[in-house]
Order: sequence, then structure tokens, then C-alpha cells
Amino acid sequence: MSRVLNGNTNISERTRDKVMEIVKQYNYVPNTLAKGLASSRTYTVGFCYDYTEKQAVSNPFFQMVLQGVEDVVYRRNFLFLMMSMQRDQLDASSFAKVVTERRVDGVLVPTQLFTEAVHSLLLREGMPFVVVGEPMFAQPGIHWVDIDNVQAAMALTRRLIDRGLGQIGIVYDEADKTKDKFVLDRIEGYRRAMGEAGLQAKEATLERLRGMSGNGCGGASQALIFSTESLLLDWLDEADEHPPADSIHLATFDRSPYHRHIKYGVESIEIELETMGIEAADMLFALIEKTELAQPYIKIPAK
DNA sequence: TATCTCTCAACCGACATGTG
DNA sequence: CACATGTCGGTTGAGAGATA
Repeated sequence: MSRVLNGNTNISERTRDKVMEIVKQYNYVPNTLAKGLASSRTYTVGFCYDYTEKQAVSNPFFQMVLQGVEDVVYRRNFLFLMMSMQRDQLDASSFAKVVTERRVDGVLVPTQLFTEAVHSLLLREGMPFVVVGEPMFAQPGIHWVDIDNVQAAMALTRRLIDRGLGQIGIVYDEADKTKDKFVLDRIEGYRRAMGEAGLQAKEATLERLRGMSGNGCGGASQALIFSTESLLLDWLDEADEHPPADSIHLATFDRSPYHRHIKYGVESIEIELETMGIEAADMLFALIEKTELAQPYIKIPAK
């Protein structure tokens, strides 16, 4: 039965037809638990999210990544399990439970949650894993997938420079900068593009920007790049009181569904989050199936 | 004799049940 | 009480039988 259903070639047409007839007659569907018992597989992969971040799951960018992951998972006839994790209470989280009880064959961990404690737990349990986003700490043997944020920021900055804008500032959130590698990379990409063009880089936190008059880094910027779209939205929330000057070009990375509610023209660069999900899931399946990988990480260029 | 196809049975792991 | 055995339902290796 299993040889027929799993496409084994050494089966005669006659036997195959006979088996398929019985499958049809009894509406036979293999029991995944029994299959897992025989193959030491769960046919499930996990994705963890931050329990303390209430908007983690509803975040549209997170959902775009998930969409890519799910496409791959369902194509492989696997199931997908969402697990919560509390960074400061790892042992009590459902993530730790799922990993230690081997309820999944592999896990995807967002870089914000990938701490050294998480890494050692996964190594100890021999659980295949892929980090979604470049990890904040480097260790050999860690597989990860990320957007090439340096390249994306360079491309966006160059686009503004090509428009003849010479005074371009970048705005970031201090807390994001310490926990999100991609924010550091975007700042780095911006600096490089400005440096190449012989222009002076101007950086400010949102807090500092709020305190400035004229809505610019130093009050003289012609364009402002926001390191994340949510930061731009936060800033625009306050725009009723201090609307940005018409002469200021706004720019950020990617577009969430909320983007269409923005009343101002915003330049953005496309970040392929769905592709990131697809690549991460493909990489995880390669690790589960012990397939040789060409490289331990993938950086997806922005368009 | 070589190759193809089929059948049998061990095995997977956790838990329930039986036996001494 | 401790240990042995059975149970679930697939997968898969080994070996037997059929056929060219």
C-alpha cells in the first residue's frame, strides 16, 4: 500500500490498479501518526513568535513571511505549528516544550527571538532550525535567510540622490537599532550610498526628529528615509499637529496594507518578504532531509 | 540466470495491560 | 511492584516466487 501511494517504481501496473481500487473503495488515507511512528517524523514544522510582542502575529510583514513559509509547507504535505516564546522565560514557553518533546521536525526562529539560550536548546535537542533574519551573533553552523538590507538601503538612497536630492537624512528607533540587525544594515547601506556620492549622512532617532523644527534631520533635509514603515506611520500619526513640509520627500522600506492610508507621497523599495519565507522553509526542509546546502545563508536582494 | 514483483515480518515509541 | 508483552498503523528490508 505505502509503496503504491508513495510512488515506488517497482510495482506492476496490475498491482497498482488493484491497490488504488481498494484505496478508492475505502476512502483510505494513511494515518500520519502511524506514519510518524514508522519514520520518526512528525510531518510538522514550527514557527515561533514573540509572546510579549502583542502585535507580532498581526504584523503584516510577519504575515507576508508566513505566507511564503506556508506555501512550501503545504506543498510538502506537512503541517505548520505556531509556537509562542518568551525570551526571559524560555523553559516555560511552548517553543521549548515543542522542541524538547520533538513535536516538530524543524523550526523557523525569527532573529529577534534567536538568543544564545535558544541556540543551545536547539543544538542540545538536535532540532533542525533556520533563523529568519540575520542573527545578532555569529556562530558557525547557523543557517539563516534575510533580505539584503544594506543593498536595499543603498538602492533606495541612490534613487533619492538620482532625483537630485542632496540632503537626505535617515530616521530610526533607538530600541529597534539594538534588537533588529536589519535596522543597523539599513543605516549602513544609507551611509555607504551617501559616502559614494560624496554627500554627508545625517542620522536621527524619531525622538530627536520630533524635537526638531522643519521636519528634517538638522531641519534642512530634502528627504527623510524611515528605517521601518511603522516608524514612518508613528511619525505621520503626529502629522496633524506638525504636517511635514511639502518639499520633504518621504521614503521607507516595503509597503504594508496600511500604506494606502498614507496621505503623503512615499518612496519605497520592494522587500520580498514572501520570498524570504519561501527560502527559509526550503532551507529548513533541506536540513530536515539532510540535503547538502550550497551555503549556510541566503541574502535576498531588494528590487 | 537475471530481473522484476510480491509478501512477510521487524520495527518505530509511548502507553496500557498482563504475568510472576 | 517490576518486568514483559501487546497495541496502534504505517514503512521498509529481506527473501521468495514468477517471468523473460
